[in-house]
Amino acid sequence: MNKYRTHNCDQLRKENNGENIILSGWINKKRDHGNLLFIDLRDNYGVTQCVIDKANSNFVKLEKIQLETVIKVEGKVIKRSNDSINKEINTGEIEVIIKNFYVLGKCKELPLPVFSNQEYAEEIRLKYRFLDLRRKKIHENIILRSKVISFIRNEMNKLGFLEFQTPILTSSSPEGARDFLVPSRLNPGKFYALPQAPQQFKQLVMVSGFDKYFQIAPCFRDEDARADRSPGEFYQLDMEMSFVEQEDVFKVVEKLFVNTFKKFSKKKLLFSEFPRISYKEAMLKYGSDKPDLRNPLIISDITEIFFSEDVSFEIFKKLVNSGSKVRCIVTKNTKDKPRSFFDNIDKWAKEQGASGLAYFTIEKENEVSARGPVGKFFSKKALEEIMSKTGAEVGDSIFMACAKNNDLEKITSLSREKIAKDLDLIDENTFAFCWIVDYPMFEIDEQTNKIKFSHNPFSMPQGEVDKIDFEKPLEILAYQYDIVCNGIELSSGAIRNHIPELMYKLFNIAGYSKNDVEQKFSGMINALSYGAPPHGGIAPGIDRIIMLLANEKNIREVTMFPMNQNAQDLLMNAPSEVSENQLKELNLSLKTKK
RNA sequence: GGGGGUGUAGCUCAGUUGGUUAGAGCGAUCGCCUGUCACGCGAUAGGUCGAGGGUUCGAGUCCCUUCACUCCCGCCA
Repeated sequence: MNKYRTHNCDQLRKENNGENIILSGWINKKRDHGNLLFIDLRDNYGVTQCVIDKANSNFVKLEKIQLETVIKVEGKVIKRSNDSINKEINTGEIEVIIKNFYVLGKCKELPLPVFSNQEYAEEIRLKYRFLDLRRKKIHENIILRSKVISFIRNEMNKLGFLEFQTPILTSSSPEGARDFLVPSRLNPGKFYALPQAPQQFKQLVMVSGFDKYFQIAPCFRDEDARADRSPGEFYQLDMEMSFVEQEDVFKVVEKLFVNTFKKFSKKKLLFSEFPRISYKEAMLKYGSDKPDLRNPLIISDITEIFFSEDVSFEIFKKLVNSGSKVRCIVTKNTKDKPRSFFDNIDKWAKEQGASGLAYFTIEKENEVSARGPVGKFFSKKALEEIMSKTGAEVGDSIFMACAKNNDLEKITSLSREKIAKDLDLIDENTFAFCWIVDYPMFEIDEQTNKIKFSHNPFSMPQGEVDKIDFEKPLEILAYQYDIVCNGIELSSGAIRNHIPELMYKLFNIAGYSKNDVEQKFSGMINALSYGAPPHGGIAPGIDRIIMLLANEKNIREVTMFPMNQNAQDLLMNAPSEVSENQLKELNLSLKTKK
């Protein structure tokens, strides 16, 4: 109720018939009949059809007006006749007869149409993001993002979490991704770093006795972009809790995610209590630590069978004898699939750099036999063994890959996705969450052959502290977990190691001296030495949660002002050069000038 | 840093084995049209075919170089 509007563009109904009203908004679309002109006026809330005819002296001016011009309309609401009702819009039972109008914001010829469902090149969309954001789908995505974040805040408050801000200008950390650096004017030659995550701060919050913390936290990592990864910055729902075990964290996150996903998506949740899968089991059954559990296919290890006389498949036997393993995927009831189905998958596997996928189909006339190019190499006994090991039945097919460790996991994981896609086994209308647990504390670095932390060095090792066998570091598991949805890793988390002596021991295994640790993590170690509570947490990625809820494949579709793949903001023209004077104040000089 | 894809009118795209003057839809401009809601009809303008080089009688099309965007690998404790 001000000089610009009495109602928004989604408010008027047939009950308003006869009222004199004022609307303001953008000209979404014009339909010019020569002596009668329709204007669809749009604002954030909706669209209202406005009409003017030639008798009105404003007609000629309105007829010439550019789309996306912002105007104010004074007019009268009238009920539409039954045959002209538009059921597509909320205001479709009325229209506004324009008496007067004022241009509030002129619009030049558009570089991209706003009223259109077409897809446009990213470059033009990012350069004119303010126009792009007026478009229906992305406008709704951004509103969804706001609502989800607000809902999450509210849920976290209800669960007793306190929201705190942590510093944006902090120190560079030796572990992790590349840092963004900010030069310090007052401390020449020294740099701040933007936080890759508020990891150390949230642990300090626990040591400070605040018990439950959360934050919608901006995180900055100087890493290359992907479709699901913005360059530079992203947001996490960062949380940490004191006096908790792993299951306590799981309960909070499960409750939050079930509530959020039920509220904001129509898709079904496959599990309301998310399955816990050990890292080891995930790598065997799915070939990945971020399995898509919508996919019913499971990988089995059948290496043993290739040592026996019952198999005469010499290529695989030779590889197995030199340390390779054989893993297989069973597809149910595929006996009638054409030869091309199998050959395409084999051909695809070769394109992925594997030696291909061997396959056969199990048949039975009088006794069990295998049909397919390599079927003849498997005796009845071998087939029965494979069937009992994998749960395969007559009519099913077996796809086999033979390779070593990482290569085998990679190809079986990709094959699992590829075969499921070809057989259309994935239900796009579900969310399948799971926890991946029991990550190993250490692993062998494949390049240096040395022991390194496999995940977060601050995670708590599993078991009684004084019973951990530090002589066998590769067997130590950590209270370290990931949450995965539909094959997308949403977050890592951990119960933290809050015992300095234990931390020194673990770092020592990874090749860091006590001195190294004290230097690199002085703040943390110092704090943990003054009475730290056991604590743990997690930090799910907000952007990826919104992607899942909005059913988008690209993170830029749920980000208001994203950068492009080269980490440039085409709208604001960042990064940009700075003046000599600015550099001088910061004690910086550039080596290369263009 | 490496690999793939794309680049033709303001926007979205077509353009055959290399062949005359490079097309369409939307948009823009102008004209016609009083019930549309992707309104309709007619006309006009709009192009260094990303850039540079090469092969050829002839290149949007083939080759080389390069740039931009995008997807992936590396990277992402």
